[in-house]
Amino acid sequence: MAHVEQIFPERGPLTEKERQIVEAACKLFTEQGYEVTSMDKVAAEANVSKRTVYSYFESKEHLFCTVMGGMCAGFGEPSPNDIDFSGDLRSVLIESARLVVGKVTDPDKQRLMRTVIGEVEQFPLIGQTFWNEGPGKMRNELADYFRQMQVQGLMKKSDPVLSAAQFQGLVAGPFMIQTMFSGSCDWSQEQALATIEAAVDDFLKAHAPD
Amino acid sequence: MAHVEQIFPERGPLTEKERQIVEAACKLFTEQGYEVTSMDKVAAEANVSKRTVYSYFESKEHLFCTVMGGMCAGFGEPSPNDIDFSGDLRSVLIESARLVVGKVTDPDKQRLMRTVIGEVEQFPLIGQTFWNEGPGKMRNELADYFRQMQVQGLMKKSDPVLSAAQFQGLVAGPFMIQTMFSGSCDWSQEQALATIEAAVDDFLKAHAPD
DNA sequence: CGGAAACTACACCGTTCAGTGTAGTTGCAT
DNA sequence: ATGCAACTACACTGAACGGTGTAGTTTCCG
Repeated sequence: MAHVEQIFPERGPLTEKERQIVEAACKLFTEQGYEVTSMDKVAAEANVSKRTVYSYFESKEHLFCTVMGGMCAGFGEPSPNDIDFSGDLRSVLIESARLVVGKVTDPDKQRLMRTVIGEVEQFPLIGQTFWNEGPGKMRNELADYFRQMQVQGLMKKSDPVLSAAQFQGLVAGPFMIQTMFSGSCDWSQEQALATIEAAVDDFLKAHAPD
Repeated sequence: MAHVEQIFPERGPLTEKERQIVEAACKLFTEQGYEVTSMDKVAAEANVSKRTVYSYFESKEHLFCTVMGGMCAGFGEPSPNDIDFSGDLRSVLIESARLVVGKVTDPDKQRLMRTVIGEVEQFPLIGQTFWNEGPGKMRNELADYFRQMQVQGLMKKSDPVLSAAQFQGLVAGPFMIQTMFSGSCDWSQEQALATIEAAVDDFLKAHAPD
């Protein structure tokens, strides 16, 4: 939300007005969902006339898809690509886990996820985009990494995609399952980070080479 | 959806009309969410006049809360209480995991979860109910069980609630994260069940007593 | 049969909303 | 200064929706 323009690189540099609209739409759509957010509210929140909104986006649906698509793509950042994969297995896993937990415990990203999930039935493409750019991408990259580790004999043989999925579940699940439903989580950021090491060590123990 | 009356035990035996309304509301609310579902649609789907709907439920909000509350309570069934906890650790875990995966891969329950998550911001109580009657309840029951196992020296010492949360994440996460966003999951029911044993064995290896 | 309760059909009210039409204003480039 | 494009303010349309009012019909029980 803070860095709208870098979320929409394909649109080139945004007009000031355009930026205001996108920013307002991000805020309202993630806070209230598609239906409850009206175009008048967007215009008001953006300090812009409704006509201007419609001069940049031809319909509410277009605005929603554009904005959500951009945020979904932005959800992947920072991605595992930005992780230093050259370290030893354990520190790579810790770093990956921190990335995941950081996202899952971020209230803004939680709101984004809730809106995406709630609108999946009406806007399946947005859900797909989110998955592809976010958790799905990371799952694939982790799986690639695990495959290498297995070849090098640093992890026991197993389906690397399944292992990656389980790693994600093990690390994110405890927080995500709860926060998605009960609004906010009991666990503080510090507690969350503290549990990461336990999770990583459990994972390592289970996947140690024979 | 198929067994509406056993989901609303507190309302006593339902009128035929009432059953039709509740059934229609369950279907539409889970398929389309709160806003998109209109009271006219509910009445039509229930083959009942709109006036009759309002003679049983005083407002759309009441109907939604009643129906969703009932379904959330129903989500907990069958609960871990129905599990045979007398078996050995591994078979208890397998049975629990089957329970979890069965729910997470059920399209009807997926739709319910999506609606609950999507409406959490507007109806926090429903989210709370879902958590308390569903995953939260199971987490507590698993934690109690793990506590016992630790006392008996069958599992290594650790925070039992965290372990329960990780077990849930490890087992449900791989499917849930994907299906929530991308609509349906690549994994077949058989694949899902096959992965359960791997997950349980990983968990057991990580939590083996020292 | 008779009468009350449940139910229907349908018109109706007030509001909200997506989207348009328009006349007028601002700001900027030549 | 002139002209043009972006922008605003605001009224407006047509449709949908939540909810109500009412007159008439069905159902069922004594």
